[in-house]
Amino acid sequence: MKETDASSKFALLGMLSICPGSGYDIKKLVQASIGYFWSESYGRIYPVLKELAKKGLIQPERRQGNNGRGRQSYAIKKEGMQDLRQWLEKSPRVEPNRSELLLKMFFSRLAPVEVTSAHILERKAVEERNLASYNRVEEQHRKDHTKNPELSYWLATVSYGRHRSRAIVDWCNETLATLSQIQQQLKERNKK
Amino acid sequence: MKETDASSKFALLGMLSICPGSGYDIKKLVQASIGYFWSESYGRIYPVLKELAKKGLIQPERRQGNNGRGRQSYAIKKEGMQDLRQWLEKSPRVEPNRSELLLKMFFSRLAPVEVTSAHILERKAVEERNLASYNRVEEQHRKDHTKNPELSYWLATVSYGRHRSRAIVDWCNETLATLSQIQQQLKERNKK
DNA sequence: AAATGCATGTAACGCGTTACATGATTTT
DNA sequence: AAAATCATGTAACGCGTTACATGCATTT
Repeated sequence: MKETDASSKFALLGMLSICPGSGYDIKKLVQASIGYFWSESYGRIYPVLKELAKKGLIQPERRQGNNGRGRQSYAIKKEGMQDLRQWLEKSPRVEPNRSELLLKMFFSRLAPVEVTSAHILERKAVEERNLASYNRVEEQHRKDHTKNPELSYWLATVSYGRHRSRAIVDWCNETLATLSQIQQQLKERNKK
Repeated sequence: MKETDASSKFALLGMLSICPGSGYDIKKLVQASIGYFWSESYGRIYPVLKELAKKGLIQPERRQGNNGRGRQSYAIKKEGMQDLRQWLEKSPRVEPNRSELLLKMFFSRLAPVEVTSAHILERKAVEERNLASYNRVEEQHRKDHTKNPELSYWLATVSYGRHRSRAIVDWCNETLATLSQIQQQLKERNKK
């Protein structure tokens, strides 16, 4: 492991700033709370936690928890909080959004129309499932944290997800219409 | 280089399926035509092109072009077209959309409100610039290719960009409003 | 006792970026 | 001739995923 200053580090620090926990806990928390725009894998979590501990940003704590289960837990330290705050000040990078769906779309003249439609239908289904899940996430957030502005920020991220998924679904519908037009044209051309 | 079956390979094949060219040409073409949802770096382009040639998917051609400039050019072969078509049939993977902006947003209770607003304003500006550029891209596409369904597919990808950027700008506005409310509340709390 | 699942971790690998190096061509 | 920029490439590195390994706890 090299000196990491990537966002994984701060995702972990941030989660620990909400509540202490183990790598396993963090993984679940990430998935449940920000899973629609972030992910962390064990392969990163554990090494980064170790490094953060070595740097004195978080405090490892042997935990012989409630039921005797679970083991290595961490709590964030003042130094970690400071690091996190500093990171928050810096402009977030604009991530290049590579979309394989769009790439295929761009070359779709080489594929049967039905195949392209199928891909879009699939994606539409995914985003509709996402839309449904945002309601659950929002409920959970409202339960977990009633205090402002904490909650406001969380709800804003959920709203982002909704805007995003809604936009994609709209595009899917629009594009499905276009595709059926194309298919219509091909049929008529074949008749002649 | 190991056996790659990643999308870079197919992005290159796809571009060569439109017109033959060098690595440099491809880089520019990618940027101009699908730059808003895809990117390729020289560090990938050149090795992958070599590998594709070795596999017999594309044909290397010494080019002593119009003006004596440019060197190693490639043209796609039947085998390459076949590979490309096969790839098009497969369901595109749903890419995890990691957003650093959203991550910061989620932890923003730890930062001054003005900083968060600034980040959002920046992103908003970026997306508004993107929105403007889609018009230019669309114009270019209409000029380059009038034949259907080629053009339809290309315009569909542009439309995706618009939906996406529009959604983000909307969210930015909404969130900026939320933030100024939060700031208002903080001010009033300080008065007391 | 065996099987399943929980929790923690490691190793290896591929992708993609960044930074650097180099020649060839055009511009000044 | 010098400077700039075009064009091609390589090397190194970091990030993140995947697959694997391992023990402990719980269930059957």
